[in-house]
Amino acid sequence: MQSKLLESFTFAHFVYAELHSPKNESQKGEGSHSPEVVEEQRMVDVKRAGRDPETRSVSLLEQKRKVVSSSIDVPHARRSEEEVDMDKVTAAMVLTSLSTSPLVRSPPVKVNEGLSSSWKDNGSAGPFTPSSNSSSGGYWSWSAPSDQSNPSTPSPPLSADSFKPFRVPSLGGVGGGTAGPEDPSLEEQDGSSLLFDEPIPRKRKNSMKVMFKCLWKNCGKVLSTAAGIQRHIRTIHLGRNCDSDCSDGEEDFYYTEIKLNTDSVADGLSSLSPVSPSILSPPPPPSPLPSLCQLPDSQRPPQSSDTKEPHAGGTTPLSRSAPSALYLIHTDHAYQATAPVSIPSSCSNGSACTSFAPNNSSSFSISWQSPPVTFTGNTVSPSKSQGFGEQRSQTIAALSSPPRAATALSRKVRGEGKKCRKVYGMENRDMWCTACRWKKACQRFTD
DNA sequence: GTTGCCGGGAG
DNA sequence: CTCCCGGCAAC
Repeated sequence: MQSKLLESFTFAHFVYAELHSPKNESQKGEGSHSPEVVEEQRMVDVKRAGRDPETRSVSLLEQKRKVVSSSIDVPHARRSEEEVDMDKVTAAMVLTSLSTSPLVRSPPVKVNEGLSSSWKDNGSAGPFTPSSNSSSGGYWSWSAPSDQSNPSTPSPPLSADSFKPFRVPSLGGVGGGTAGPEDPSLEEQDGSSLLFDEPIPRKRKNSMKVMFKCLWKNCGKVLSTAAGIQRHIRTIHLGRNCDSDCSDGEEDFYYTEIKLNTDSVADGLSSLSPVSPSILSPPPPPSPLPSLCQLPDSQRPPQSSDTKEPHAGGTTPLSRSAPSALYLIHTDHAYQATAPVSIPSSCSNGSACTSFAPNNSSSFSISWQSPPVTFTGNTVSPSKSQGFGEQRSQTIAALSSPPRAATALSRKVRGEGKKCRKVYGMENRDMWCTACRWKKACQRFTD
C-alpha cells in the first residue's frame, strides 16, 4: 500500500508523499486507520485523474463522493499554481462522479470518520514534529500550518448537496488564494458534532424528502439528487454534452431544492415526475435522529451559507438568463406550503430550526426568501386556469396538509387516572395491559 | 425528573 | 398482525 501510494505521488504530489511516508509506519497505531489509507488512495486517484483523462472515468467510478471533502481541503492547504489547477479539475470530477452515483447521501458518516482521522494524522504526523523535520520538512514548512489549521474538515459530505461548494473553484477561478480559512473551521464544528454524536442512528423513516426541481421553463423536472438535476440541466437545457469538466456551475442556478414533508407528497411527486423509480434515492439519511430538523439544516446551509462565499462574490448567471423561475418558484412555495403545517410539530421543541434563518437566504436560495406569498391557505381554490406546475402542487398540498392538521389536533390529552404503569409499577410490567406494555393508550384504566 | 401515549419500526 | 420503542407533551 505504501509503496503504491508513493508511486502515485510522483508528480505534483511528491510533496504530499514526503509529508506522509516517513511517518506512515509509525503513526498507524492510533485507531481505525484502514479507512485512512483508502481515503488517501482515493485522493491520489482523483489527482491523477485530473492529469490523465483516460484514467479519469475509471477512478471516477471508484472514488465517488468520498473524495470530495478531502479534495477540497488539499488545495486550500497548499496553494501552488499546480494545486489550483488540480483543484478545478478535481472539483469538476467530483461533480461528475456524483452525478453517476445517486447514493451520495447515504454513507457519509463512515467516510467522514475515516477522512477526519486521516487529516488529523496529517496534522499530527506532519513535518512539524521535530523528528520529521530532518528530511524535507523544513522546506515545506509553509504548508504545514494550513494543514493543521483545517485538519478535519470533512463536514461537507454530510449534506446532500455538499458538493456544491466544490464546484466553486471551477466557477470563479477562486484560485485558492482568496478562500478564507474560516469557513472550513466553522463547518468543522457542525460536521463533527453531527457525525460523532450519533454514529449509528437508528434507522427511522424520515418524513422529509429532499428533491431537486429544475427551474427551466416548461421543464419542472424533479430529481432526487442534486447531481442528477445538474446533469439534467447541463445536458438538456444547457446543451452541454461534455462532462462536468466544461461546466461552469451554471446548472446550480437552474434548479432548486424542494423539501417534501410527507411520504404521500413524495409519492405523488415521484409519480408525477418523469423520473424513473430507479433513480430515486432513498430519503435523506435519518442520521441525526433527534434532530430531524437538523438534518435538513445541514443540508441547506452548504447550499447557502457555505456556497455563499463564492456565489456572493459574483452574482452570476441567475440574473442573465434565469428561466421562468417565477411560476416555478411559486410552485415551490406550494410545496413548502405544506411545511408550515408540520414545521411546528417537528421544530417546536426549538432544537435546531435554523433552516429558515435569515442568513441562509443567500443569493442562491431565491425560493426560500418569500414564503407562502400567494399560497396562503390549505384551501384549494377551484380555479381552472392553473399553471401546470401550480396545479400539481396544489393537488399535493391538498393531499398532504389535511391529515397533518388533523393529527395536530388529535393528540390525546393525558389521562389523569392511574394507569397500569403507575398501579403495578415497572417491576410488574407483565401485569400491565397490553396497551400499556406497548406504550399505547391504556385499555384497562380508561378515562 | 416521570408518565401517558402517538407514531412508527421490526418481524 | 404483534411487539417494541423514540420522543413528545403533560405532569
